[in-house]
Amino acid sequence: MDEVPRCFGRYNETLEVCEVCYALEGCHRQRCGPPREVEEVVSADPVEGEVEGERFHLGYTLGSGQLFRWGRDEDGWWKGIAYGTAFHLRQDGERVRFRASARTVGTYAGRMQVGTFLRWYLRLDEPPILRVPRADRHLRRARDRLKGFRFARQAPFECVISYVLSVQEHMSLTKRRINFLARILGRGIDFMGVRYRQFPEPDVLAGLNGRYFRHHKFGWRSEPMANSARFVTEQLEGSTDVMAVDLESWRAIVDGLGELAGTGVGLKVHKCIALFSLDRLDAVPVDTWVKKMARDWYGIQGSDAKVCAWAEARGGKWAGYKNEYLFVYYRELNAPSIQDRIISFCVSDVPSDVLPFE
DNA sequence: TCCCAGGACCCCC
DNA sequence: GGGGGTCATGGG
Repeated sequence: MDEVPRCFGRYNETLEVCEVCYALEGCHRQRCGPPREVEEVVSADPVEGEVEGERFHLGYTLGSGQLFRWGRDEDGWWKGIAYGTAFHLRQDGERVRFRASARTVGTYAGRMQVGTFLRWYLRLDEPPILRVPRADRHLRRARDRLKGFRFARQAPFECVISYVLSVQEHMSLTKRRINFLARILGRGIDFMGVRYRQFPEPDVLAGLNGRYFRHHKFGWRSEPMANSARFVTEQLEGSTDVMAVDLESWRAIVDGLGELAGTGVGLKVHKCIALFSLDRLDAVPVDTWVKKMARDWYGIQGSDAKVCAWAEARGGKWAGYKNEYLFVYYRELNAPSIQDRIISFCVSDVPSDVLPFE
């Protein structure tokens, strides 16, 4: 008896899906052509240099939980990929040494030389300036313990998808899911002996439906993620160049996601995207940790919206930083795993649980 | 076995 | 408007 092929159409072994109808096993169509080439890999020689990082802490910034595609390797270097460029970073006093896979990096704010990009991406020249009342002992202590932390400027689309995936999920598992998306849909960069993967473009991710991600055990985040990718793709109107969309346009797109049901962008995810990728440093995401912290340390209880409004009104222009200090410090005192206790993690030599090229 | 994770969404009062 | 239930996966 002849073996029945599981797909008569354009079945892609890497994607594990028919690219025409998104059937997972067999689409039984015969008019499809050969598989699309997904193995687009470029190899890059490292560009080396360093930038000044005065009153800056690389570990707190990359390991605090805001970013999902960075990790500290066994050799002590922080390795990650941002705006389609692979990096190795290491702090040496007030200098940050870098190795990069490109000389220039394209962003929504234009194309930059790699050193300029790192200053912008890590806000090296933008330390927060906070006034903390003497009576607020928790915030004072948290701020003093996290000196040098900065909010990075994440790429907006990657940030949207990352935080839709983060809903009620451990950070380590969210990292693995994001790596999965990059592995099957992102372009490869061979950099210093390791294959990194760029985060997929919106239209590429939007090509797969919720059922596909259910199949790959993304759970209840499957349909919202697919819906968000589709919405962003529609808003971009076929524009595949990330530099063609400026910050104001991204803000409008994300506001649209927040107003639309089924995108997975509710109050908390919207605040995360605003804070981590849209330059809204006054935004306060309220998650389970922040809720416990607000209850234990400030006696504030109630709905997420209530806690959020309380923290934002209280924190003013720098509410995002104030909340992040408290979030990280509260987890430092309460989280069971050293991977979640970022202060302890940074002084240890333990490698990150998930690295961006896995 | 149970509880929890950087919640969103819908129903119900 | 807010309080509760439900959604689905993996780790401790």
